[in-house]
Amino acid sequence: MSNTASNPPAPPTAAAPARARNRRSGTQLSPEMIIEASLRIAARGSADAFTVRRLGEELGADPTAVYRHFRDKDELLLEVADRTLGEVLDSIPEGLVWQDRIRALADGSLAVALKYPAVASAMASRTTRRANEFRVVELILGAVAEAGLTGAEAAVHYRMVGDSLLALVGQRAAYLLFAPEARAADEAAWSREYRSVDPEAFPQITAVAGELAQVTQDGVYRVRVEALITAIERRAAELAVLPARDESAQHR
Amino acid sequence: MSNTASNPPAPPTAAAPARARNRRSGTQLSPEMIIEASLRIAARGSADAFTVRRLGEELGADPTAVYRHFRDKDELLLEVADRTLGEVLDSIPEGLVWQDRIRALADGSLAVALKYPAVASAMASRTTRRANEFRVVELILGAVAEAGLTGAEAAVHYRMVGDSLLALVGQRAAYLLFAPEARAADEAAWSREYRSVDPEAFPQITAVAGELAQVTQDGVYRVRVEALITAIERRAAELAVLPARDESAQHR
DNA sequence: ACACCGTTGTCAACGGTGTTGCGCAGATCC
DNA sequence: GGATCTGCGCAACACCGTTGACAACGGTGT
Repeated sequence: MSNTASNPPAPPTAAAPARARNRRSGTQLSPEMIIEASLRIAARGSADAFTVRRLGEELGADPTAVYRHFRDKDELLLEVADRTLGEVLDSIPEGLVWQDRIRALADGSLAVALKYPAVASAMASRTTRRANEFRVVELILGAVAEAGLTGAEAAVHYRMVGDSLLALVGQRAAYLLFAPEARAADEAAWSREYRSVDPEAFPQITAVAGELAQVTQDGVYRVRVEALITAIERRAAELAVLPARDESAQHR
Repeated sequence: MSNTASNPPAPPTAAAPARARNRRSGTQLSPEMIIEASLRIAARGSADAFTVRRLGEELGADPTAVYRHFRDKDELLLEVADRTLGEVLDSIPEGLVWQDRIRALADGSLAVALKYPAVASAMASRTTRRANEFRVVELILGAVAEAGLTGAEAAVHYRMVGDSLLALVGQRAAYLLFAPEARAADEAAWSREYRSVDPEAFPQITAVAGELAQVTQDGVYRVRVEALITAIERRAAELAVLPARDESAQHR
């Protein structure tokens, strides 16, 4: 319990206008500075970039000073992630039809995730429960509502979109972090092994081995995003046909 | 430090099936034993269960002995993950139509992921490139082929299914690992915050706050799996209408 | 039969991680 | 001007994956 309710007299978050100054060496931190330093080192891309010690280095302060402003590293991570979510939201233009709003959200999320891979990969299975997250929820819910889903259908489809996008960009970020140099070798190995597989045991793989090797990350990304949109469209169409009794059709 | 190497004559931990070999104390490891011990501790569910030191404890041997059989922890993890993939494949019955084969794969993957959450969450953005992985690829490719997709379309849709399922079960596993006791409190907090949000700024959230709180993990899971199937069906239908020139329709 | 040698468990240790308690410098308050 | 409070540096802790040196065991060549 420190970060937000910390300094009653001083401006808590603003750019610390000139005075504010150093105490002993030249540091004097603030949550703002720490978050920005975190983003800076997360943007460096290296997998182990985001450590407390490296953060202290970037701040020119002792690493443990961070703990005067955030309870632990996880709380800092959540705050940083919420900041990046803001970046995503600001990149989404107004006036798009709901499908394009989902696409814009996906594109923006991917761009930001590839910009701060360490953050995105750590958040792939998390939820921040902070300000910008609610804006994203509102955005997705607005899209599914415009598509024609309401009530429980809207709720569960929001979760489908939110969770899927989080996982999608998390995977991309993790891949970017993984094996700085081994990645190219990895891709090559894949296509080699696909081609050298036993045709008797694996006829399907043999049949499309060439195409498998040529699939791109962006191609998969696009198909996965379109799948989310398609699923919403289809469910909305189903419910439009049978207007009453939306309790009924439940697959499986 | 002493606990494990204390009893030279007595069998340390495992059932020690009479023959059992000892060299000096009573151990003598094998890759098989190590993998099984890994699965045992991964099944315990705790997030930090799968460490080399705990593995040594489970084996009744020095932790570093593992390195005589696996290059590093990652290689062991891959081997263990491939083993669990085998469990999934064995749970899929024969003679299902392609949609049900996808569903069976998803259900089996989820069940195994929740059984060994530490493994599943670590593999959410990985690929094993081992025997059972090829069997899964073959299975998914068979399904999309039966759906009517061929060539590059089959390849990219395989990746959609494979990557999405991996991410999906990885998220569920990570959630299971997360915050053993804080999870219930987390859910409660969510529904509370949804209901107490500003209705002006977040009308969509306000409208479905009640339903949002009632969404279940299994509900989301089902919708996400059905979305994959729907996407394949729709793409196959599109291509059936315009048989030639499958280069054309590319969204966005 | 015996010396050799590769295999493999043990031990100590290294460098890395997140985190905590202690002490003190500087700013703030009365 | 003294008391108090805030926040940083420092040392240290527990844990992590991993490595190198050593020793005991098993099999093998002569």
